[in-house]
Amino acid sequence: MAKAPVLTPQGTDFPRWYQDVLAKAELADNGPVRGTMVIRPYGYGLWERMVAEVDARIKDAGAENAYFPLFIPESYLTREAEHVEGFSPELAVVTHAGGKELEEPIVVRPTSETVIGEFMAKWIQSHRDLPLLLNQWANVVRWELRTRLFLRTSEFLWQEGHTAHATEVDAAAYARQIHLNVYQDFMENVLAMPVFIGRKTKQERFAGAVNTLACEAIMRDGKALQMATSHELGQNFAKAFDITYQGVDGTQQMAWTTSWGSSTRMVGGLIMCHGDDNGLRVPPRLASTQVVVMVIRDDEGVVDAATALAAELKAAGVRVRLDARTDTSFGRRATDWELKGVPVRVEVGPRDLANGEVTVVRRDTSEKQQTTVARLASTVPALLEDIQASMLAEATAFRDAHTVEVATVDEARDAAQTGFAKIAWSTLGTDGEAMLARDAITVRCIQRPDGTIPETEDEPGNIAIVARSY
RNA sequence: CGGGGUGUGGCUCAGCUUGGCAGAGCGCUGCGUUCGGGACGCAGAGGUCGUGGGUUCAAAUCCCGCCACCCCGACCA
Repeated sequence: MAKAPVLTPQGTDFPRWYQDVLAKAELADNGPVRGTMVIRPYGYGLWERMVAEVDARIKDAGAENAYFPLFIPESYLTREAEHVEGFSPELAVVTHAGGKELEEPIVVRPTSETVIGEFMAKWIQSHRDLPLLLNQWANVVRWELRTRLFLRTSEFLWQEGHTAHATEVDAAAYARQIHLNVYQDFMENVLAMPVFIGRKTKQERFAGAVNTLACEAIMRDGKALQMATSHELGQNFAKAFDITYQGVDGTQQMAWTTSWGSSTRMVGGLIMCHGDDNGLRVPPRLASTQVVVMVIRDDEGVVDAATALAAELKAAGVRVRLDARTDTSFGRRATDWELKGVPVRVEVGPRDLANGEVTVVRRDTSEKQQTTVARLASTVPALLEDIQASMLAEATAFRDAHTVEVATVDEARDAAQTGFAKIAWSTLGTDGEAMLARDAITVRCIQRPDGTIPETEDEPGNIAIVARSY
């Protein structure tokens, strides 16, 4: 029964494979307006779990959620020179409303530094008001020239944090704390995606920032994806929006601000980091459905047994779903769950049941094993953790196998055809960066030899990680 | 914006060169047999062929205009 593959194999055409997964796993559709995205329930479920995990970490870091308007006066954007220069080409601007042309055009937020800056200025009077730690979950609009579902859409969902601090040191420390304790921790421990962390070069920096930190992950086609960024904004926005406070000594001081964000792009990263030729693979800690209990056929007692097992698993703290759709063939349903990447399938059929057993299949390795009905619920939680760990290990091994240390710009160019290249920043420099840019290769981040974030770009020994990217 | 391409049932596309009853696969509906890896048989539903004009006895097909989308490049979470 050699059927045509459900998906275009990754090795045949990776972008096509990605499109196929989005469609077949029912993750997203193109919206009616160019570059927009409809996120389907299963895809949105992945995002909701990301939101829950990231939000909890943000709160642990002391920030509070708030909400600022979608519409921003155009004049706000122009107050910070680099910011307006960076964003104006991709702004969506409202010029008419209520049947009339507006006196001042309204910008649909591409990011909220400006409005939030305006209100920070209002709310901050004293050093006692600092630090002010805000976050918002919102949609933003950036009129990108080329779009791809989840990776780059005209409108996307994200979280944007904005903070104000009394000192530069405090601001820098907070941006770093978010980067490590929220982003890196979430990506490695929940998404099972290893990330390189480091500083962006001046070329790659956020418009208006004095320092940008990034998390860079490798996709299965060897290209890099920026998964999140944290920015030190220095006093650029504080000056533009007059965010000042009275210090302990009674003098007026200018605040130091940060901003940091992660978006629905992470869903795309998850797909391209873990997906294989059979579909998506969702790490258990993220999965909204960790285990699906499948009724193979509606024979005597099978549905009852499966229902009882699902209830037992739920009681054991497992996010479980029962699939008793016996009007659809077993093969079809098994394929569908595989496409959706549910970490574990428990197959309940009369044959196994006669021996008091069920079949447990793990999605990451396709490995099947028999387990007794009695032991299932007690063994699944450990199995899920095992899958989580081996997915991170596999992704890390893949990244390391596709990361090479090189000594020259030419070698870096070659290596970037298949993955990441590490090259001494002192060797590459801005000249080398410009040379690589001609071949669409960019510096993803600069880090210390031990993989940590350097204090400055020019620390001796700094390594540049270069790659092609999304 | 520069270069290339495509618009035909829900999806992927064939048909266009050489005008002559609008097709295939998948999906969908019903019935039956199935059900341990995308089941099978039979019977069905579903399309103003992107759009406006022109040529013609006759246009998906030829001609002209317009629109949309896709791919490659410059921009980006």
